[in-house]
Amino acid sequence: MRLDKAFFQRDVLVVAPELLGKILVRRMESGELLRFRICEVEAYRGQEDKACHASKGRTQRTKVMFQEGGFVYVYLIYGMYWLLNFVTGREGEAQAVLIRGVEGINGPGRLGKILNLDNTFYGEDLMDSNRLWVEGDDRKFKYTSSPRIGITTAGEYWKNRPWRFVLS
DNA sequence: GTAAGGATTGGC
DNA sequence: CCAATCCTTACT
Repeated sequence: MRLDKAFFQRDVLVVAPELLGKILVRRMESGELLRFRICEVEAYRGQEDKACHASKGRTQRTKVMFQEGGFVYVYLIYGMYWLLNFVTGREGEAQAVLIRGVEGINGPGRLGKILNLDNTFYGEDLMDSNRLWVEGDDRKFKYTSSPRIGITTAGEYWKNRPWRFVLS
């Protein structure tokens, strides 16, 4: 069943690991349904997290992260790849989970390409969307934690937070 | 207006 | 190692 609003409105450090094992569903324009088991995610936690885009404050790009959990945050990185994130937490907390990998596809850039993401997904509501949502149950999966990938200018403290979660 | 750089990837 | 490629942010 589709994950509900309450699932996403908890702290990102709770939501991120619980997303592991859940099923990402994308209905393509052709009508084809793509289903992927989420196996790698990263947590970005509010304005204080220097590695989080929201650390720069509420801007045109980051404003959706300040909404309550359950919305999609996508952005173009290096002019080539659309990265998929889910907003979490309560309104004003500015948290998001980066979907870094799913079963059969490694890397957030490649995932965005396969899902055919673009700017029109910015702010998509995961509860209402007929083209992108997440399904799952209450099963718990084992996982490991490690520092986030590609954090270069956030400083040692934020670079070292073990907020990357990978299915064991 | 303009410049710097990025939560990446794949090719050399 | 490094280019691709373009949007976002900040402003020597």
